[in-house]
Amino acid sequence: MTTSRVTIKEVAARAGVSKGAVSLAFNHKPGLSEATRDRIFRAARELGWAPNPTARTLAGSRVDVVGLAVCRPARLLGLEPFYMDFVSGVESVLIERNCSLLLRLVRNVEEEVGLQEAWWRGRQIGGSILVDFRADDPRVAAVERLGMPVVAVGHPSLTGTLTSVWTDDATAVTEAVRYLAALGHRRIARVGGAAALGHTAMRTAAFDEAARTLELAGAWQVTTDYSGEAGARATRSLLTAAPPDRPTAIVYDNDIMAVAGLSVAAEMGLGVPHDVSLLAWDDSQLCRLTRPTLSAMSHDVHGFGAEAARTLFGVITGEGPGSHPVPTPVLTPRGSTAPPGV
Amino acid sequence: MTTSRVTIKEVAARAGVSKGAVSLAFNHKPGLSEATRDRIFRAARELGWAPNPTARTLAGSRVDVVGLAVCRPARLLGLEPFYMDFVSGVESVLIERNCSLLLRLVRNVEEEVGLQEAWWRGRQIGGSILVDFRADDPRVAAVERLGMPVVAVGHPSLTGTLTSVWTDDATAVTEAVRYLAALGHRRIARVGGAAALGHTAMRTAAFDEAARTLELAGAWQVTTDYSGEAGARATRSLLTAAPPDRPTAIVYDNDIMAVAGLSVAAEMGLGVPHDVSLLAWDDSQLCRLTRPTLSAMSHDVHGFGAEAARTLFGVITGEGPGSHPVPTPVLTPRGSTAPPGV
DNA sequence: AACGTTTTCTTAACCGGTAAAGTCGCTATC
DNA sequence: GATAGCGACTTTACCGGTTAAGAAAACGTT
Repeated sequence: MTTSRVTIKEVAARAGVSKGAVSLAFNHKPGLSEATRDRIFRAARELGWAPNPTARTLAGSRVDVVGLAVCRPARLLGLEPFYMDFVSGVESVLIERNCSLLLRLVRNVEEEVGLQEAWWRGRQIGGSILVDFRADDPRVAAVERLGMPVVAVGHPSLTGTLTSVWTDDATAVTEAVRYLAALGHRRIARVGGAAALGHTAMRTAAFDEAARTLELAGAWQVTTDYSGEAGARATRSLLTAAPPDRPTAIVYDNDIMAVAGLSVAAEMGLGVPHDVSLLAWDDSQLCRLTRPTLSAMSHDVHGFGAEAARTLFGVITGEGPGSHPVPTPVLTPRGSTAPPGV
Repeated sequence: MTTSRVTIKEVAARAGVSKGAVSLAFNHKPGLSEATRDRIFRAARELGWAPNPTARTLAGSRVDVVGLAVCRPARLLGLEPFYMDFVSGVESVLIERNCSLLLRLVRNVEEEVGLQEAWWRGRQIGGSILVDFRADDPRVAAVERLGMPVVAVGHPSLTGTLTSVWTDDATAVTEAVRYLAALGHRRIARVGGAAALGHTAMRTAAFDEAARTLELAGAWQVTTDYSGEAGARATRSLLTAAPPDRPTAIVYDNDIMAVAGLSVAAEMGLGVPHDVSLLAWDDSQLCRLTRPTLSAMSHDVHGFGAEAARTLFGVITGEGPGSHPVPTPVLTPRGSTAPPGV
């Protein structure tokens, strides 16, 4: 037996008022005496009623759902600690506003554009969090055309006029390279993430720049799909060269690839950090669980997600466009980095 | 400029019919000639119209959103490969039915009960996927009372009359212990997951049973919170005993703790698998990225999620209650298990 | 030609709220 | 003492669909 659906009408009847009055009370609008307001709330409590969000949405008031479409092959997502952590940060602020997250995995940006449009026009969401920006991202124009509130997680140079939340990847990469150079490394490699992603390009550029500035003797960069397998492959190929042509330090674009790299070094009989230094990115728990522990560029991903959500609410409530940097990842030295061995 | 909202009325006007007719066409209901049907679809296509799900929901037809509330501390979720992988499996089947996933992190079961009830009564979702069952789970009664379609991810003994999707944890644990025993281990420990969870209890019982049946010389079990830190702590405490009182093999309830255990063994100067064998659970990519690689009880988590979603659709479309086992995790031997050293 | 059936479509009443406009009694004002 | 103003509600018209009941045209029957 289904619990009989209780509607605004019953509440109104029980409180002895019209449903309009109940609506006023529940939206904290003026025009009701304290006495009737109380009677209404009491009646609602007694009947266990709460306004139906679907009806509310249809009637044109606020929507309490925010969208998040993620575009990465499903199987890769599973391992990336980043997303779940990010999502949990988002959730932490949605919760306090009684909002929910509509999550969807998409295959490509075009599909995402269609989805966001459908969500918005169907009033399914009040706004959206956009992630994984690429150069000339079609979402920027689409979202502007729709006039839909969004927060873009990505560097302002990629997100156009959209309100953005971002980390300063360029500075972080530079710091990473400087640190390794300061330890004495002259031949440094970087195993990057997906080439199509805007922040990957920015990191790549920053790495090149830093390599030039510091006049490194060798600098290599490759891009991957973020998977452990790809990280292992890349590492293997970097480390097979004979010593003078081989990097003495490698920076990775996420944790998983760094862990994979660690394992490849071991498999090749190279000591970490003696023969090669390894530096991870993001810094999840994982970095503290390996032998040696992984030095990393640390990042409060959870806080990043929370900030994105907070900013989205700002946009929804009419705040003008803005750019919200979150703290730059900081270097956390652990056991996988040291001066190059002799 | 917002794209002008196009509604059913405009489509009807353009096709020269009433909105009722448009509705019939889009719901593939009888009562329309092929000719008008075509005219309607053409008009809709030309205007780029699709029925508004919110209005549809309110008018009492099906809801194309399914709910998933996850009850684990946010920060732990980030690392657990399990959830994201599971979610991506769920998504893979939602996508082909044009459905979305409403995701919510909750602090405890009571909060979840309230949430599911609100979702259901507010017609926010068409059904829900329930995870992390515990003994006498209050959700069973709540959901039955509501008459809400759900699929319970958990052993039938925990999920009452609800349709369930589950893996045979008891058999898997038994197989794990048997395997280690077959290798010659007589002192085996298990680092379990959260004690409150039903499947943890089942694994614990199965482990005890297996230890008795095989007449092991030593059997230890501890429960944790699934985090790497907890796994490290547990491992450390197990391995500090002097050799005769120390396990020669440890089974973990997830990957992360096994990785942590591997690192602790190294830190204590113990060789894996020579001094101690380690066996992980779930088997994400992670197990292939360590040195030595981790033997594990492998599990198609992505497929598990997909099966859960498929089953939920079955329930929504009126299939009676049922019990859907998915394949039992199978042993995948790698480098972390071997006969006990001398 | 009259009549019961179908087929094809239209009407109108919801679904559960919101919000603009209207009603009514009461006090303040000149 | 007529009028304006205000507070406290009620009415009513949507929002964008679905669906049961009604109506008009087409069709087969005798």
